[in-house]
Amino acid sequence: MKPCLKRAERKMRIEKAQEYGATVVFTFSNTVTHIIADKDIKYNEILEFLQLTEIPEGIAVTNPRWPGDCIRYGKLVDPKDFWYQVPGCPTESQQRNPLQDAPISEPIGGHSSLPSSPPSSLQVQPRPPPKQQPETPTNSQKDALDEAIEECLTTTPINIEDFLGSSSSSDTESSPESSPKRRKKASSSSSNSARDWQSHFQCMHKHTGALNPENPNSRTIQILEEMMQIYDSLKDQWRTRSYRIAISTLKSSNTTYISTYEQAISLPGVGDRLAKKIVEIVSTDRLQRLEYAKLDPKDQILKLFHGIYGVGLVQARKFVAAGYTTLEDIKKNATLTEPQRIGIERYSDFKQRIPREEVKQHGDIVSTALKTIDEKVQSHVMGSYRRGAKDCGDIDIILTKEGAGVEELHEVLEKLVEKLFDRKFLMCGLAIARHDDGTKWHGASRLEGEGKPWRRIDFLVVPGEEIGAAFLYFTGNDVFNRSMRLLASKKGMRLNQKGLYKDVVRGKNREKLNEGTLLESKDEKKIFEILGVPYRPPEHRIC
DNA sequence: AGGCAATACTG
DNA sequence: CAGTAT
DNA sequence: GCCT
Repeated sequence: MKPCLKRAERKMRIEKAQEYGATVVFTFSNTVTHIIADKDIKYNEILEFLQLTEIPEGIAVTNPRWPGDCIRYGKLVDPKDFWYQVPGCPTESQQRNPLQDAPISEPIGGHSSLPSSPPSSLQVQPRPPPKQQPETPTNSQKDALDEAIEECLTTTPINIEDFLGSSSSSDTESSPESSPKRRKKASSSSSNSARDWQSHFQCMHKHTGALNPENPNSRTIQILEEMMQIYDSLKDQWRTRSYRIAISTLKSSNTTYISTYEQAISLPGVGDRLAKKIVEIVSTDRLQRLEYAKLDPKDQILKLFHGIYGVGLVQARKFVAAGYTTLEDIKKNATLTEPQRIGIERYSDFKQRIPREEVKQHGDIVSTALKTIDEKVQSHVMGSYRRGAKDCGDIDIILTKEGAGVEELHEVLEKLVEKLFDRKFLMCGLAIARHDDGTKWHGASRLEGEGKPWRRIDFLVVPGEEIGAAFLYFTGNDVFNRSMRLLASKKGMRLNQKGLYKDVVRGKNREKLNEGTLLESKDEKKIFEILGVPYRPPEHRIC
């Protein structure tokens, strides 16, 4: 539609389409198979422009997201999916309108003509042609193009503005920042902001990890969790973090059904994109990105590879780029570190969950061996075991002794490891302290018997004085820990596995400039106290 | 635009 | 040091 | 992903 080449972005799109084998024509003929309309062009305008009364059978009319998705997913995605529909498109076979179940309360723009009813309500309002996209003057075309495609992909198809009666917003399909309605954050917190600014930290609230089917948002939560799973498996830690936070607030607001954009975006941790996703889930009962992500074979392989101990996102991507598709491929052809080699060898073992009872057995074996080395050294099983989990991903064991320092305990650790290897309990080491003051040992252990799976086991050396901080750290869960640490740093303190420190001087970006002075390290509860966090037993530290 | 926890081990 | 793990 |  209206292929004016002076818009660099559109030109790039056209070129990209051609690159992928499309034939682009500027005049309508019977060779046309798809009509791609700019985002803010309405169906009737297309008819007008083409001087047709209806689009012939078999010709797809889509918005620019469609070619973008095709490239993205490496196949021709269904142009009839509602994401790709042009506003005002005749809803032939009951094309669900994304917002029909989610009436927007009080549109901002003042107009209230929602396209929730059939297209008749969508009168063509002759609009000015799309505004010029202020092109970024820098960068090569390729970069700008990639950005444009990315934008197209990430811009949610439900253009709220269209539905709110955009007065004339200068929005184009790029620039997600142009979201006109910024949060009302500041206004809501005038009097009580000082008091509850810290209540946003997850460590302030009790969680048990139990899901609440009563929550009216359970379906939304379920889908968002799946999406988070995918980002997590792709090691996209920041997106994962955002999803986790958003899901968490959704869980806590278990009295209201969040169904509109306005409702959603007013929640802390829910921004423009997640709000749109929530609306999408509520109105369509699914999430398109999720469905494609589930299918994308590249992601599947990436997930497979990054599941290997010692293989992170970077390595996994390299393996995929190298064309490997199976663990066998990698084992044979790739250059691996020793831990990675073991990681592949024991891939299925390490993926298995460990029953709580077995964790205990491993702990007992360690504990028993320890007694023959030094009576006074204690071992404690930490991690999800301490949180009461029915099964665990690995086994975390703290070695400590009243009054002992790292060096003394490190010696004990070495003896212990040797002894346990002799007993055929330990099967391999994966990451072992280099120095005498090393504090951790990662490896694998196995119960008696050939068929038993190898288990990931970690030993952690903890001086007697630091036992409280260490307990806190190694009990987790990770989210809880990060939350506690973030809170500490916002209060001018620093929390790590050794203790809680004050007077930490931080430069810009919260960069740590000095160590600070120790406040507490031996008593777990006191650390909670000093931070002003209500104490929570391990089983309530699941965020 | 840049942070989002903080630290230890590998190669 | 970058990458990985906790 | 969101927030400052």
